Amino acid sequence: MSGYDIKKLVDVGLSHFWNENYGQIYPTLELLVDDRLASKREKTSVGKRKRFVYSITRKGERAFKGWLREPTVMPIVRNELQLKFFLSCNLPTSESVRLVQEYQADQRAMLEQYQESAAVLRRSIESGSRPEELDDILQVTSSASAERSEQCKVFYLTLRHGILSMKARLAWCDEVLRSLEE
Amino acid sequence: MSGYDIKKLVDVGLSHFWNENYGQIYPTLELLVDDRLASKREKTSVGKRKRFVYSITRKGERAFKGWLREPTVMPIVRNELQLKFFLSCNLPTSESVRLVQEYQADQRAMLEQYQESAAVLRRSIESGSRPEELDDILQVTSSASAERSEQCKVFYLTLRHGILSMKARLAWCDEVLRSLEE
DNA sequence: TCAGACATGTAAGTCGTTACATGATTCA
DNA sequence: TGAATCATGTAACGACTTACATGTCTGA
Repeated sequence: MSGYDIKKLVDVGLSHFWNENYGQIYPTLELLVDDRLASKREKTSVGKRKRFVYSITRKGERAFKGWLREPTVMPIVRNELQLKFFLSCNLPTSESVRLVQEYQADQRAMLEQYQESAAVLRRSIESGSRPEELDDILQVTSSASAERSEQCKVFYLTLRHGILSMKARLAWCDEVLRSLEE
Repeated sequence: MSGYDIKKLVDVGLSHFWNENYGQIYPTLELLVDDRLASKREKTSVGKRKRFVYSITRKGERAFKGWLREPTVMPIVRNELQLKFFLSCNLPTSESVRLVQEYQADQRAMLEQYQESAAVLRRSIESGSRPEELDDILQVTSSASAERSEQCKVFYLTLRHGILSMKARLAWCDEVLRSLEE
């Protein structure tokens, strides 16, 4: 893929659990090339702009698999809403309620969005096809039919993580609002 | 509170949604003093070490309330496990299974821990008291009886957020493992 | 007496974001 | 023709972590 493709993949497909920006992507790709973990080549189709696509090397594949097997660090995730909620404990309860209600509204909006995407994906998994929107961003990884359906499923399953998490947060909002009402 | 107290409060009480380190705390406290948002004074009890405690000023309180009412930004939370899971889609399924099982084990261990803390807190809320462990870290914020019980409840509710989130992640693990079994 | 907790801080380095700079191509 | 998108990159800044430096007090 190219740096631009990676950015798009992350923004469109992985935005519920990852982000990247060009300031990280392009320099990192160069570092990968320096370490011979990836190779770079110009791939400019006729009538197209200049593009550089990167491919993983044999050495890169080994490193990638090594990384996959390394213990996954779960950094402490900072949740500003939780911090505000905790610190609002000496203020009038109405402040805490307002905070939670805003959080609730945000999560509801996100949940709706994700559920729509999930519905699209579920339909395409059942019909065995892959929606065009995904072709644009997933085409690069592989093209065998069995693998394509597998990718679609993994895509769907990562979305499910986001959906279940947001439902949990909404359940928390309900619990808190009930608890604060007295 | 002192810088050391703040660090302890965050480590002991807020670790499921926040972290801070001395490299941030001490310089930031100085900045707050520079801006007259907090005041610093030495408070060395007899036979105790040198300590500097910081108090919020009137100006600081205004700024704090302003911050509470500012829209809460929800930064995209990077979840390395999700990233690995997504990227494992072209490898044998056993790789994905292993990843999810490790995640599952981690979340289960954390959940158990949090549920224990929550049980302690629930008991002390019901009995109207506050456990001694919390006195150490919460004593500074206020001491009126009604407020103490309120603090305890807020503490408990932030823990509930962690518990519900982890249960959601475990539900996701179950869903994925079932889905991968075929 | 010695480990561990108390207590305050600094320096170096890494990571990540934002803004900027550049220029081609497509499509209305 | 002009806005949007494609496409690649750099520079500056800010956030965050890690390691270090220093010294006191408590309790086994």
